[in-house]
Amino acid sequence: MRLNEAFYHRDCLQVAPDLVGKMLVRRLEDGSQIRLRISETEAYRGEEDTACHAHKGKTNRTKVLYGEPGQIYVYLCYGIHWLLNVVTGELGLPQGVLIRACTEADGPGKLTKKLKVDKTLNDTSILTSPWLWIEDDGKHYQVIPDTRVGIGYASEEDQKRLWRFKLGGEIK
DNA sequence: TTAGTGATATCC
DNA sequence: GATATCACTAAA
Repeated sequence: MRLNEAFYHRDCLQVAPDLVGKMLVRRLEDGSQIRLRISETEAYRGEEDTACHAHKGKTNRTKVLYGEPGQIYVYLCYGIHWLLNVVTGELGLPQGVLIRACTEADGPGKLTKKLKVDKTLNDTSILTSPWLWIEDDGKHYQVIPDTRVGIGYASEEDQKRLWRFKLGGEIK
């Protein structure tokens, strides 16, 4: 079942671990579908989080994060890789969850390459998009918290936060 | 370990 | 206008 507005309309620290183990579904223009189980996410939480893109305030790039929960935020990193995020929390609060990996692709850049995600999906809704959405298939998994990576520019205390979430074993 | 790559932010 | 930066990857 496709995740609804209420799922994303919560704090990113609740949404991020909940997304681990869910099915990311991508529909291509030729009609084929790709279904991948999410195995790693990271939470980025507001202007007070120095690792979050929005911590310096609203810009043309980060304005999507301030928008409605369920919006897709895609941006280019290091000139090569598209990174896929979903906006969470209250309208007006810059929060998001980075989809870092799935069981078939172990890196945020590899994931978007496999799914053919690019900026054409930026600022579209994962709730209503015919091209990309997330489903709950009813299975439950252990979630293992860890520190975020690749954010050396953030403050020391923000780097220590356990805001990365990895897939553990299935809970039956 | 390091080169590659280009949009964005920041500084003239 | 220019340049420094960056939530990464693949090759060596």
